[in-house]
Amino acid sequence: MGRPSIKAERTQEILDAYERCVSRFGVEGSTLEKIAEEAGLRRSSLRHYIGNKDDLLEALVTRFITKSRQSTEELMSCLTAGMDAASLVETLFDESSRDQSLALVAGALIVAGTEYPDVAASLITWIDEFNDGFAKRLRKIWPQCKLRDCQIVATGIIGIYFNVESFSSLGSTEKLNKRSKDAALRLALSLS
Amino acid sequence: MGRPSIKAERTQEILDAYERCVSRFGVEGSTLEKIAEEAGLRRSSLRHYIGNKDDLLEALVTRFITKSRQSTEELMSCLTAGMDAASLVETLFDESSRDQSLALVAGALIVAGTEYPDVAASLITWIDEFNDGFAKRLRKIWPQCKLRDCQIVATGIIGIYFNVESFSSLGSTEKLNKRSKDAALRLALSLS
DNA sequence: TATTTTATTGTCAGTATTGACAATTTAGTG
DNA sequence: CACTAAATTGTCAATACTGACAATAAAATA
Repeated sequence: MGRPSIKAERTQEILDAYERCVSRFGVEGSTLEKIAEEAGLRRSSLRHYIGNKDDLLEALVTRFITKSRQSTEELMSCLTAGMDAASLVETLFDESSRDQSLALVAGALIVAGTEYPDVAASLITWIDEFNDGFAKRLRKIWPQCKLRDCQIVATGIIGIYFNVESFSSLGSTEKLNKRSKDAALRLALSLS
Repeated sequence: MGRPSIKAERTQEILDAYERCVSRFGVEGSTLEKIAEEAGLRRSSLRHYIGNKDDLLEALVTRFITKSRQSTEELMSCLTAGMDAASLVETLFDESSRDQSLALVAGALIVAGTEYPDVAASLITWIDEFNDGFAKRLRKIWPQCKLRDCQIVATGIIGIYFNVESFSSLGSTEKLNKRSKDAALRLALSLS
C-alpha cells in the first residue's frame, strides 16, 4: 500500500552526483546546493533520502569502498593465471576500462580524512585491502614467487597507477602515462 | 620614507596558512575566513596583501611550484654519484626530512585543476619537470644506464612516493610505508 | 612636529549555505 | 473513491562568505 519507494535508486543517483562534485570541488567544496543541482533534484530531496552533509559523506565513503571492492574483484578476475607481465600491465592500465574519477575521488577523500577520522580509518583499511588483494592475485599468476615479493610489487604498481590516474585527470599526460606503464611493467617483470 | 613594508613576510605567512588550510579542507573548502583565522589575521588583511580568492590561489600555486623546485634541488644534491640504490631510497623516503604536506597539497591542487585550467597546466608542467629532473640525477648515479630507463624508474619511484605520502597523512600506515619503500628499491636496483 | 606611506581594523550589502519543518502531490491499495 | 505511504516542493530563520570600501593606527622621514 502507499506509493512505491524509489529510495534505493534515488540514493544511488544522489551519491553519483555527489561523487562527481567531489571529483570537481573536493569534499568541503561540495555544497548541498551543488550536489542537488548536479543530481537534478531539490536540496530538500537530498535531506529526504539520505540526510545532512555528514550522512551524505558517510554514505559516499561506504559506497566508494564497496564499489571499489567489486570493481577490484572484476579486474582481478581478468588477471588470469599464466598471464605474462606485459598483458597484466596492459590490462591494468587500459584507459578504456578504468574508472576515470577513482583516483580523483580517492584524493579528495584523503584530504577529507584529515578532518574526518572515520573517513581516514576507512581509507587505510581500504588501501591495505586493495594491496593485499592484488598481491594475492599476483601470487596466483607467479606461484613460484614469495608472497612478500608479490606484496611489494603490488604496492608499487598500485602507487604508480594511482599517481598517473590523478594527473591524467588534468589533461594530456602522454609522457607520464607511457613512463608509468613502463615502470609498472618493470616491477611486474621482476616477478617472472 | 613612510612606514616600512612587511608585505613580503606577511604574504608568506598568509600563503603558509593557506597551504595548511588546503591540506585540511581542499582548495574549495578553504574560505577566506578560515585562512585569515589560521594566519592570525583579519580577512581584510588578506585582501590588502594579496587580493581576492583567485589571486590567492594563483599565488599559492606559483609558490608551491617554486618551493618544490628548490627543495627538489636540495634533495637532488643529496643524491651523489656513486651512491647505491639502497641509500638512494633511504634518502628519498626519509620521514624526518620530508615535507609532510607536499602530497596532500598536490592532491588538493589536482582536484582544483578540474575547475581551474591554469592550475592544471601548471601542475602538468611541474610533474614533468620533477620527473625529468629526477631522471637526470639517476643518470648521473648510473651513467651506464640508458636515459630512457632512468626516466621510467624515476617516474615509478615518484609515483610510489606520492602515493604513500598521501596515505601516510591519514595515520599509521607502516605496512604501506615498508612495501612502498621496498618497491622503490626494487626499481632502483633494476638500474644497477 | 607635519607628512607620508603602509599596516590594521571596521563596516556593509549582497549572496550562498544550512537545518528544520510545513505543505502539497503522486501512485499505489482496498 | 477513500486511504496511505512516499515523493516532491516550498518556506524560513540563522549563519557563513565575499567583495568593496572607509577609517584608524603606526612607523618612518624631513
